[in-house]
Amino acid sequence: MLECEVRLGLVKGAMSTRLRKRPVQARSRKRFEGILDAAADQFAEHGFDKTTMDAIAAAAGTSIGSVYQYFPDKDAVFFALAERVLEQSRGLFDALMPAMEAERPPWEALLDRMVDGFAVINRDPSVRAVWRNLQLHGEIVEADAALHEELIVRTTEIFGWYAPGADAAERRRVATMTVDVIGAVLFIGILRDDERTPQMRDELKLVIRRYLEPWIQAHQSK
Amino acid sequence: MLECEVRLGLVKGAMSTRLRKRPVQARSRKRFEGILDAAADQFAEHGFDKTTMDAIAAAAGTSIGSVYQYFPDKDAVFFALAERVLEQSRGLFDALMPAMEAERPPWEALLDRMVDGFAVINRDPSVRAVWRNLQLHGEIVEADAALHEELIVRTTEIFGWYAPGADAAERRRVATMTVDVIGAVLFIGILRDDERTPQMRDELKLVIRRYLEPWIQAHQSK
Amino acid sequence: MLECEVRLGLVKGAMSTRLRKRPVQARSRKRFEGILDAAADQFAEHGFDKTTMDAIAAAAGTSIGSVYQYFPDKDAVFFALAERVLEQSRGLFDALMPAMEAERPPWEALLDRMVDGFAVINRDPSVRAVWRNLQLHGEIVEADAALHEELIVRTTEIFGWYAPGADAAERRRVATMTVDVIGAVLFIGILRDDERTPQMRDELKLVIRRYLEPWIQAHQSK
Amino acid sequence: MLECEVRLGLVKGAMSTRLRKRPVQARSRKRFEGILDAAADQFAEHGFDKTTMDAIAAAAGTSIGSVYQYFPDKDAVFFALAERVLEQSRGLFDALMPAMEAERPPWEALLDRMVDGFAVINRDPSVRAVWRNLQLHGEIVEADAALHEELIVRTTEIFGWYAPGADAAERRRVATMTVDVIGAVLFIGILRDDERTPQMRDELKLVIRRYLEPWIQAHQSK
DNA sequence: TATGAATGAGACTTCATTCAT
DNA sequence: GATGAATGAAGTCTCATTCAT
Repeated sequence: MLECEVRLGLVKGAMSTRLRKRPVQARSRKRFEGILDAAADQFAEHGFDKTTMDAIAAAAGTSIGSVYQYFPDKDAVFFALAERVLEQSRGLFDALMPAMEAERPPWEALLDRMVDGFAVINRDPSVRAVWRNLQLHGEIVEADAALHEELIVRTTEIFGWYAPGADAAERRRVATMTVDVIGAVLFIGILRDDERTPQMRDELKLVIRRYLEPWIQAHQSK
Repeated sequence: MLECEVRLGLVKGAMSTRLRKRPVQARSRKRFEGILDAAADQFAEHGFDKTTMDAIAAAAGTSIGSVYQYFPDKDAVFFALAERVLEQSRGLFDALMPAMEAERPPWEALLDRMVDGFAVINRDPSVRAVWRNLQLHGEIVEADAALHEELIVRTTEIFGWYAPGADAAERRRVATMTVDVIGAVLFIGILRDDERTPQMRDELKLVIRRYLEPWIQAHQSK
Repeated sequence: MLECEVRLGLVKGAMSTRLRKRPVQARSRKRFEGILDAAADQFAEHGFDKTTMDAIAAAAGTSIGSVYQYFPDKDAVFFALAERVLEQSRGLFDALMPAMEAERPPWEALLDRMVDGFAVINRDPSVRAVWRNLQLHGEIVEADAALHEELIVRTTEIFGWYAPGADAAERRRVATMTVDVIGAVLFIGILRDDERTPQMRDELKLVIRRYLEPWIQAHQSK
Repeated sequence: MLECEVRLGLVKGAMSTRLRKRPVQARSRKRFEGILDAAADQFAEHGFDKTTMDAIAAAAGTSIGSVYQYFPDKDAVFFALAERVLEQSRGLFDALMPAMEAERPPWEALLDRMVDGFAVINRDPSVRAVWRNLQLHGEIVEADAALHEELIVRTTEIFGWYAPGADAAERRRVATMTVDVIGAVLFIGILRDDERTPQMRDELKLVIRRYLEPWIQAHQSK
């Protein structure tokens, strides 16, 4: 896990370097975020390549020159957006998951929370914008992979509380599948603008419960 | 299901119209397919927008003029590719799934086959090319949605054989979740170029089995 | 001198690499030269940076796209122009200067020819265009330095015929000064669009004669 | 010569008008000169067009806004620099050349001084900056031509002291060639960043002496 | 029918200049 | 007066598409 953080740090650093300047004053911070929001809308709707810098500037209610004051090029806009999204996702996960075994809720509740949390975050236009254009940007794919790994590691750790009898490799395998099923099904929902997704959320929770229940039962004691 | 076919037909028609001419002679058929294969490679690797018509022609070993002999514009190349892919997917599903209740295998075997089938098709570069660039093309998203719907309908029908006691709405809900979980997890694998996917395939089968087992048990008789 | 040729070869090679494609057919050769001529006019009149690619294309009676068919970027246009000019200059010098001692004319006649030759070449708009914008392009400055060196070496060699008694270092020093005086005075004429230059040409010949006469007298026999 | 001054005056006036305000206080005078020095470095190194106003401000250790306090636009910076350089050159020539026949040194010494003087001034970055970017600015070319004319007139006058027997036209012709040879050879040195120039200076003096000697001999008495 | 040169609209990006703080 | 963020005109370059050979 330490290794993950280091890797994440590196990637994050790489992305931040792509900014011409980081806004500090409230005023410029606001403009910066405004550009990012505008870009998110455009990327989500038209895709990265079809979105023009002029369109971003116009949507942000500013001038093309101002966009370039913060971002050295178009990629940098997407990188910054991705950085924000990834940070949010990480933050959400941190908020949802208990940090110590002491606080642990029933495992069913925890996983329901996880599903709900991912579902919520997926409604954010920035998230849609990033996920829909991810594969075009190698570095962000890496950052995403790092986050993915981090989620798996955290989940593996948490599963240790509920299934202490399972060995590490097995815990990791089950955690990976859990994270992937939840992530993938909700992600597909994004791509499809799937309005049924909310109604399917309970069914997804059911899938996860049925998958985990016998395994947790079998390994709940050491 | 009739309705689906109609919708598919329409969409399919729309796509086919996009061809300048449909190759009939063996020679020209071959060239046509060659262009499509070359385009698939380029789209999969660089994405739709970053792929140039010149690159497609060069990769196909032909000239830009010849590409335009078959395709009126760049979108048409992708549409034709998507059409081919969607047709293949449909064909695969048809080949895997029994058409009549008489032939039905044990449900576990059937679902394993479904997972394996999807996994196989996902390795085709054309499939990767299409899925990775899908969201940029509204019409194809529609065609994909139609195929998705078709798969759900067929699966719903098949689940009727194994769980005749469940009502239609419930069967559809379970079928949708089944198709989505399988499709989504494998699709994520494509996006991530995930080499772990093969090893995770058994785990995915397990997820599906545990999800369906109690339900099929509960409704296996009318 | 061998070393010089090698150096020249390298530099020349480097410049040629800057072309996207080298025209071979008569038709495209003509277009290529037309672009170069148009560029020469623009560069000579407005300078390299103030000349736009659109202006070059327009002046050449072609489209911006066609210019980019031959030249990957604006620098490449100037490089090609410089290559042509340098080649011409070298060719002129070769044509003017006897290759073997056997043919040698009186030294005064030879130097008059050199002055006249340089004066003629300096009237070519391409030459003006290149000289006036030279310092902006490091690589061409190098190529020019190589040509300069070549001229000095050749002149040093020729001076050996007329002043065999002088040692090599002295011959080189005198040759350098001769080449520099002729080159510099005529070059200044270019920069100043100096119409008086033609009338000053005889005076320049006189400068050179008076400079060389006593030296050749002193060393004309071994 | 009167005419020259008038022309120079006009041109000088034109250039001065280009300043937004002429600095008077010591503090602001210093800032003004600092900007000019910084601009000289940038122009000399990157050329006029490739030098940005931001780079000038940064190199001068001030802000872009402050630069515009003194100069209405980028050209004005170059004009002011050129004005300073031309004024310095004129001043140097004045300092080197005797004003009255009474003080005249031997002609050889005078011309040596002239060569050395030009060589010294050419090492100033401001001078390099101006000469290397001269041809881009019509008005300054005019100012330079005026200075050139002034040098010729002064030299013609001085040659009258040493060759009183020559008629005016001839004196002017010889003076022009002398000024041009010295100026041109040293100027070429600037363009080429020619480190050999110092060593060639004596040879240049020799060229001039041999050119002038027979002529002065022939006309030294009326 | 095959080829690939020609075209030009349009995207990205820079930078001179202005102006609010 | 000093600062530097904001603006947008204008330049470079790409690439989908056409068309002459």
